[in-house]
Amino acid sequence: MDVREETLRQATRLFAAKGFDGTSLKDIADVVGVRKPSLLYHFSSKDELRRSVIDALLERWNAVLPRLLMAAASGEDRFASLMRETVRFFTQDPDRARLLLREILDRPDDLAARLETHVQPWVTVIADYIRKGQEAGEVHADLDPEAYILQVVNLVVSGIAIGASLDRGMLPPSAVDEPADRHARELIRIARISLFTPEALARIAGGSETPKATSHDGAEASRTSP
Amino acid sequence: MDVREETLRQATRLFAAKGFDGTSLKDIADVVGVRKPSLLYHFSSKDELRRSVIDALLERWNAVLPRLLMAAASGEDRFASLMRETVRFFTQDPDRARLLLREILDRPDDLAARLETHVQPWVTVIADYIRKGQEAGEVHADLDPEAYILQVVNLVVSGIAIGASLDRGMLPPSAVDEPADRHARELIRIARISLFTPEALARIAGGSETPKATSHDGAEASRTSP
DNA sequence: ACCTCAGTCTACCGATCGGTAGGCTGGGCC
DNA sequence: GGCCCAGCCTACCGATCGGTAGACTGAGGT
Repeated sequence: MDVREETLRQATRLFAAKGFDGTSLKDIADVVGVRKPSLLYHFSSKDELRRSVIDALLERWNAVLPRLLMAAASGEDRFASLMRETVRFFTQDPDRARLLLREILDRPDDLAARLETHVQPWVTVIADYIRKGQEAGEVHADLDPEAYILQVVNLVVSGIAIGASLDRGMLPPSAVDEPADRHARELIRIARISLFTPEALARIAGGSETPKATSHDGAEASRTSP
Repeated sequence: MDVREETLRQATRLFAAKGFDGTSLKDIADVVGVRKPSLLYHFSSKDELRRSVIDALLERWNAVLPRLLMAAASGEDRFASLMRETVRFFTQDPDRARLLLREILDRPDDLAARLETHVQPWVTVIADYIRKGQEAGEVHADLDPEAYILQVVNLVVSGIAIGASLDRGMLPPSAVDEPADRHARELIRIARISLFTPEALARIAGGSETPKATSHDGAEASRTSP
């Protein structure tokens, strides 16, 4: 058995369930099936284990991105496909969502830095989406794209994290694709509501569904009325 | 100085910032300005302190409800005013939002029970809103109103909690009323998106803004287009 | 046959955890 | 004045924390 790999897996589970401070190295060692010092042979400290767990998660997340960014090269529905794939990724294993939600709460700055280095394409696309929207006058101008990244991550993971921890409710983790897709569409709407100026919002929600033919939109082009 | 009261206040701050497991009794005692055993004179254990902190928060929350439920006795915009006042309550002091978000993650069942007993009117209105919507065929029938309560709480607090912990972003905690009101309107939309069937949703978002003249709607009647 | 060394173990460290025992003190009551 | 007791204190408890030292083992290389 690959102890290092198994440790990462079990630590992910336990950190997600009980939090970093609520999980002792002994807890992890017990479920891995080794003694505590063996963990510290593979990871020099508990905090390095935490960083490794987070980084491993972010790497996996990052790994699913190039494929779809290639597929959706058209550029316009990048945002939509990114959101859909992201939701799917976190719904597949809700521990991922819980883990990130805890990190956002406990160490937001550390997480932001790690996102920047490990999931850089994702961060770039989101920030670009916001910036283009600002240029088009549709997104609140005072919104800092960089700072808003964590809010978008929060938006994605919080619903999944809680829904799964209830093990009932709106997002059953059993069947992934269908609910994940629906959830992603909801999130796209929500993201807009949070981002857009009241005027732009009124055009979308109040008037006709298609808001305006700016380059920046088209997020919903693939799937408009459910 | 009222040590008990000050302890509740500081424990709320620290639990919200660092979590229950990340906060020691000594941490709390230090900022309160007493020694550790003095805390245990007022609270028989650390866990009783936690329960007291949560209960105190829920009591305060509950205290703001009767006023507005009286005011919005018409019955139709109860849901909207409830959401608005709730958002305002949590935006006033984002530690409240962070604290509840942590409780949802760590002890969902315990929190659900406490909500049921300490914020019963709120829980009732939300559950009723969902039930009426189900009777009208607008809300997904397989949604368990009881189980969904925590998701609604999560929906409200997660955005506020993270936004505030970033101390920048979409919800600056400085000026409360205006952003809180806007946020509440967004939340009402989001709640609908999560709750409603695709058909009901299409009527609202795709077609005309006023969906259908059921008794259950009117949530947005007071404030439709921003 | 011998050496090396990755990997795991037992035994232990000081610090800190939540919690307890019991003493001191000062204001209110008789 | 004498008593009582709420409220805070110092001193201490065993358990557990993250982390270290050093012995053991077994597979691979020479």
